[in-house]
Amino acid sequence: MKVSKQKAAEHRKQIIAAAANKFREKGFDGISVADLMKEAGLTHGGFYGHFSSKQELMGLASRQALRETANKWEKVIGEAPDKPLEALAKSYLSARHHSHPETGCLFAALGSDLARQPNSVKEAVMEGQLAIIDVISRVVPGKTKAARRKQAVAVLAELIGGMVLARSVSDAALSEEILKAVSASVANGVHADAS
Amino acid sequence: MKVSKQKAAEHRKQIIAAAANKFREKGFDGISVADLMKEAGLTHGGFYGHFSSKQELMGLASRQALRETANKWEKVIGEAPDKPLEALAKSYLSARHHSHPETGCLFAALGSDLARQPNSVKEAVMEGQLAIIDVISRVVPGKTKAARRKQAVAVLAELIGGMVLARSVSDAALSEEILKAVSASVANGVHADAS
DNA sequence: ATTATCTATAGATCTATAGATAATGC
DNA sequence: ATTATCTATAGATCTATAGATAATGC
Repeated sequence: MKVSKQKAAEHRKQIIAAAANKFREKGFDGISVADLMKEAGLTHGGFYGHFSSKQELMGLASRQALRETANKWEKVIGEAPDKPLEALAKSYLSARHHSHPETGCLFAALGSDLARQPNSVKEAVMEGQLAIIDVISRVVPGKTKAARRKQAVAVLAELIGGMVLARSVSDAALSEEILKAVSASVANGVHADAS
Repeated sequence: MKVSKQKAAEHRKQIIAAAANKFREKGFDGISVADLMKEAGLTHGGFYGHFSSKQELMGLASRQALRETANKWEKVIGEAPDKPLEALAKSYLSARHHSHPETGCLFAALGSDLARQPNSVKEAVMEGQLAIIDVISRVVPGKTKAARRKQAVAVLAELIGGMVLARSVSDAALSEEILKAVSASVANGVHADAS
């Protein structure tokens, strides 16, 4: 039953990948270690050879999810150099993202749960959050680096809040209205004169 | 052990009040029915005389929490008639709200969990969400009612996302930076020319 | 007689661990 | 010999229910 070191390292990555998806889909408490291992094609007991606890995996999966998001955003921005913020808002606040939390933004999928996690998880989240703010900072207006960073934080907040609001109601028309309103605000509402 | 009808109605309210607080503090999955009943000064088994399930209470507690928030916002806005948005942002993005999710905004405390709830809960949330959007609509600029409503949705999103971001990191300086940046953006960044 | 609440528990979880197994890698 | 994985389970939950109890309210 033993596998090679290389295979074991792949298994570890598979578990983290499965967790990054299933945590975003079902919540940290919505999927058990046993079911996560099943998703990764392994059995329950093997988990603790790879990680010391479920919480350790929560931190690693969160880091992984945020890295994917930062990469995706760089790509979206890079493909629309003339109107990057509009492209980002359109992509983030799309119907596709709305209905696919499992591959989407960690903050929209698990944001309010993160507040209740131990520092080990929050530190991984902070690293990813800073990287994402950096990405946005490059495409918002602003004279100084500090001003652009402030704008980037505000844009990120608006995007996340918009998706949280849209996902928290069962009325599809209202969800769509929210996504459109926030998208228009992000695309139009950012201006260089903010203090 | 039986109590009067009046006392029983009070008990019901106490359970909902305890739930509205403890759910926001610990998450829907973070507190058990037994512990909620203990908070309300009652025993576990009595719960099912008041509610058919924990999920039913989740909907009622969410409605209750959102009503409190709508009332609080009306008050904050009413006390600062010359700069209502600035007052709202300052109150919402305060250190006090940051460290007291249990009495604060449901969306910041449980927003990402709401997406995974059944329609019974989401419908209660929608009602509260619309009421809150109405409150903000009265103080944002905009020529038409529709334009003001769009602005209100964007402001609400920005506030919620700002608090989620601030609460998801363990570094106090970063949290403070986020709250200030979003607060400035809400106070300065709303303008009447949004489509 | 009715019913709000209590005690006790069934049944179904879930995390983490212990010990067995079998393939790797020195 | 080492170790990645497996099976099995301990121990601690949690939701919901059953049946007893005792005060209300017709």
